[in-house]
Amino acid sequence: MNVTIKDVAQRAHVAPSTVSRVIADNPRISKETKERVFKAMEELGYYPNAIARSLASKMTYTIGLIMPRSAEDAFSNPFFPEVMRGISVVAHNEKYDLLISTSGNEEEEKQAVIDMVKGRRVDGIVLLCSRTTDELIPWLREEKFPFTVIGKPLDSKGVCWVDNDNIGASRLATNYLIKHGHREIAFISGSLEFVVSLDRLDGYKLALEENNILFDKELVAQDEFSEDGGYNAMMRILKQKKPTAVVVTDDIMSFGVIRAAIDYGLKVPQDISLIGFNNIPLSAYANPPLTTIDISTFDLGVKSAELLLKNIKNKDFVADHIIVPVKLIERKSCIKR
Amino acid sequence: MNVTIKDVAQRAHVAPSTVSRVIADNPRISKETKERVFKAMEELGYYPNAIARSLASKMTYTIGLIMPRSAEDAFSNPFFPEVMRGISVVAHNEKYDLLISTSGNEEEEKQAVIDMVKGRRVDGIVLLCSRTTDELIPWLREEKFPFTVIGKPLDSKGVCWVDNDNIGASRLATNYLIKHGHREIAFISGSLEFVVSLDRLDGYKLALEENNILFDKELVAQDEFSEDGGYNAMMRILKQKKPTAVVVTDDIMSFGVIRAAIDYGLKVPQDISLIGFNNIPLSAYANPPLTTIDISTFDLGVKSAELLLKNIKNKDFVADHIIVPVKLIERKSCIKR
DNA sequence: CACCTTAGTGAAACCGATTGCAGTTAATTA
DNA sequence: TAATTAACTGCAATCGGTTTCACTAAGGTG
Repeated sequence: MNVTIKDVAQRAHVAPSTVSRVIADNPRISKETKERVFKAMEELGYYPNAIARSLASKMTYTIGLIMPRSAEDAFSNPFFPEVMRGISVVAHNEKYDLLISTSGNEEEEKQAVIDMVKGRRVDGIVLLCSRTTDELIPWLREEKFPFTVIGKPLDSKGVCWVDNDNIGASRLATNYLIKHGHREIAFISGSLEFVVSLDRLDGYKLALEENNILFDKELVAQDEFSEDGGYNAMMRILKQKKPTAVVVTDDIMSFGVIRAAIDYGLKVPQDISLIGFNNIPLSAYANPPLTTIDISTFDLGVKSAELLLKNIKNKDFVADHIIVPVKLIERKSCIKR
Repeated sequence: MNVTIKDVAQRAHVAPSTVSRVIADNPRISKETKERVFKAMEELGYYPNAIARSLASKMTYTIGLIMPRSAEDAFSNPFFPEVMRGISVVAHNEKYDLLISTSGNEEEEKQAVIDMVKGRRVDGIVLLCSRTTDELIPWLREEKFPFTVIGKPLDSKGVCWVDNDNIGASRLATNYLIKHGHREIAFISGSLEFVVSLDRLDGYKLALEENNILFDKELVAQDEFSEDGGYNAMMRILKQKKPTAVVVTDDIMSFGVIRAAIDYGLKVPQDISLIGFNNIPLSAYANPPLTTIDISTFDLGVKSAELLLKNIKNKDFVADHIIVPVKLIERKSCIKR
């Protein structure tokens, strides 16, 4: 059996409660007693049982991470590791751990969250990416459980979220292409069940409007957030239209778009210009190097974690949100025409 | 206050222990009682408290993940997300969660493990990547705590590990270059404090020997597992030698190596051929597309998790190891000369 | 000198489950 | 009919801590 607080108490000739107070560095314990207890802990090789601790104190010092869909997909897009990186840096600074519950589908995802919340396994949750159909957000709000979401939810009342200005970012990207003389501009994004896709589509439309370009739905396609998704979307567009440029809301998809263009006999950027989103590490090494919108993925993670921790520590913290700035990174995938 | 097992018991007119047995689906409870209890649970919206549960049962149903160094670095190399993906798929199937404790340095890393083990927060641990100086492995073995490590440890006695045949893989890569007519072959790897670097260096030497090529230490360099690391290592080599090919034990480093070559006025693959390791998703989209050794990263994760779970379930499971096969992926970064 | 603080510590309830053992009832066996 | 057995269920201890409240002794106050 492991050494418990009682063993320490016995050896230090104090009560278990005193040992507990020593661990918590309670100022009401005298220096001498503390020393005696520490000595006993040392000698016995005592280490507090975190589980017992959280049962009594109702604090777990871990935050739950909910990935979209199957983690299987999530981990293959560098976006998610990057935001996790941000989260974990903050968590680590504040001595929090990360609990990741991976789920296969939406039903399981919901179950995972309920498990974490009702099972009292975490002190708070960050949801990566919000769907328009998300039932989780209302539920968590109802439960009054601390959580933040990355990606502005459709109904953002009373919830903490962090996101970019997606409309603005997409408008920025589209305008960049327009300023380069393009007017036949395609738009490829992930499924419209994600709020982010919706917003970026809006930004795209906005830019067109500002420049008196008619919106043409044949220039728009959605598909999965993957290389193949980008490929398929681009192919569908090319079968009906001949754009001179394309906005792709995910760098990984961009790789597929490039491949589709090549398969179609088009050269990038000579025949078709392309601007991506996310600025994943390797977009710089693509062929051609990708011009892309850097959405500060890392900061998205950092801010969401910071917001969450504020929320956890401050019971009656008001709902708040943070907009993380974007930046256009010029490389070689766009030309003037 | 939340609804507990006692509330359910009261409502169903049974003892808490009976409720507990119903949850565990104990066959000694009659069908009628079970139904009555289920009904009470339903009506009260009962949900078991996982923390209390693990305190009593000494099972947490979570496995701990130890990343090398700071997670900050780890997440930026696609290798780690990919193995996590493998781990999480297995974990999910077996209804286990993942606890990630991120650490800044070796000292913190050790502390994190102690926290998990002594704090009884996890049922087992998988260590990503083993260092030659790793104190963790002997410690865990000493504690008789279930764990597996990805990457064969220097002293593998009594530990479960999964890895590729790194010597063989590196030999394969080097021989491939030799068969293409290269004899001045450089070798770039991560720090030699990692066993994997050591092994791959051995494989490289082995291939040279088999082909009567003299080993030249000026053709060998180590650096960080990053793009910059690759760049710097390559630059150091180019300052003293003119290899016609290079083995790089990490695709991310390869990108840096390519950049260094270009900065040096060399064309890849015309002037210098290059073979990488890992076959990260984007190596196919590099310029030129990377010929690389696919080490089945995903499977590394899967197998390590499977092995760990076996270990957890089977108290007296013998130490075992699994070798995951590698495959050479031919693309465009090598030419015959 | 009686009374009130204050500092330091202990006793015991509690967090929310699990589980070994005992007890009750009904059915089966001798 | 008495004894044994099987099928359920409950009691209470336990897991390893935290925290409220009470208590003691020493020092301060009027």
